[in-house]
Amino acid sequence: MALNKQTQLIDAALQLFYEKGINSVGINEVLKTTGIAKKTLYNHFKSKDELVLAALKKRDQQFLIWLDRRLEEADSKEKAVVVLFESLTDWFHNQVEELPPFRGCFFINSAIECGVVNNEIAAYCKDHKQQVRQLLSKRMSHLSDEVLDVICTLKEGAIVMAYVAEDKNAAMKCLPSALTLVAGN
Amino acid sequence: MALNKQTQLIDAALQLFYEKGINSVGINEVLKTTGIAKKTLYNHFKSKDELVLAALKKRDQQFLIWLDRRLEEADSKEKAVVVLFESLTDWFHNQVEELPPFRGCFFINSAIECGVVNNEIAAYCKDHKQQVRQLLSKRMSHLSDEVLDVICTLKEGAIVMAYVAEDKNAAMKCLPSALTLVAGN
DNA sequence: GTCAAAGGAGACAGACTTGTCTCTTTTGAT
DNA sequence: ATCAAAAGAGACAAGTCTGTCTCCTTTGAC
Repeated sequence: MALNKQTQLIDAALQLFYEKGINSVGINEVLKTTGIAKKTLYNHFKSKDELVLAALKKRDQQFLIWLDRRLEEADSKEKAVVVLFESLTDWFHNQVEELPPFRGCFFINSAIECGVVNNEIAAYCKDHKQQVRQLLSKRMSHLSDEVLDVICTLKEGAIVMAYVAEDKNAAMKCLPSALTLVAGN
Repeated sequence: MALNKQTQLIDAALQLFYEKGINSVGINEVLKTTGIAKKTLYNHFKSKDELVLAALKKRDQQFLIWLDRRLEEADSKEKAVVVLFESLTDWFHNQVEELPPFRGCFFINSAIECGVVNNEIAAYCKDHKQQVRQLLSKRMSHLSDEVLDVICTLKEGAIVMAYVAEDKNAAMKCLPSALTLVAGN
């Protein structure tokens, strides 16, 4: 039961924080949507920041599992690049069941919203990016570090373009160039 | 005198908002650093959001003028790409006098911090990205729209990598690939 | 010199925030 | 059945924020 409440809190926090931004969502809103009492929340989490970290962790797992599953079908680095940018496109267009409606990258958003004041959150966001890079590295074997860095940079850029510039096709626009780079390596 | 106060307010707001984030800086902090009274601020600006918009406008001009000056020396699209990513690298490493210490892109940050609740701010941030694209288009004539999009996406990605992932060399890592793409076009 | 406009200083209202605490009820293990 | 731990409900403290308002001083135009 205790774990159940904790899970409920994290789920609701992740959903609200991602949808509206961490600073726009108060503890009370999380409590209201879950129907859980404030005392229970502070029984499980020392502070709001700890709840934020738990939400980041949940999203971290959620995202990595989704991306890994998608990349499973790729049997070459070229195919992996295609799958990566097609997956991003599906995400931007809200065509991924496992992920809530696209509101940018939760880690970029959180780092910008909280990173200045909370170093632990900034570090976790940085770490997530590193983990995604590692996952891509695994699925794109024999790809040089240099090209992998560019692929990662294109991925981050596409997320920003999709969110800030509202260009949901940003990822697809990168695909031909990304393939050229991978092929030449 | 009136204009002078207004300029002081916008300058201080831009500096503080960019350094600490919009939501972390209250009106009172802007007033304290300038020594200007609250009544005077609300005489010039209807609300905090209007001051934010004024700060965005100032930064918009500041950034575009700086980038345009840097790109002046480029006499070909290949040279323009080199100058672009070298300029970004200088920016990331705080080697640009005209710009305050690097804290990411003020427009990405503001869109993420305020975009959900204030549509006007989100629109201005989107517009800034469009203006930078237009500037690059002017300085990289005869470059296809497709490759220009990729160059812009790399630029956004490099900013995010430099800020969130703390990789200040992100822009330089993109340069060889960017040149390959431009050359092949 | 006069007088209105602008500005300084800051109290204040009203609405938020996080986190603590009390009191009551439910639950689950023994 | 008992009894301690967990949870519900929410008051409350202490702080934050924006925006308004008052009172007083300075300044600049005529």
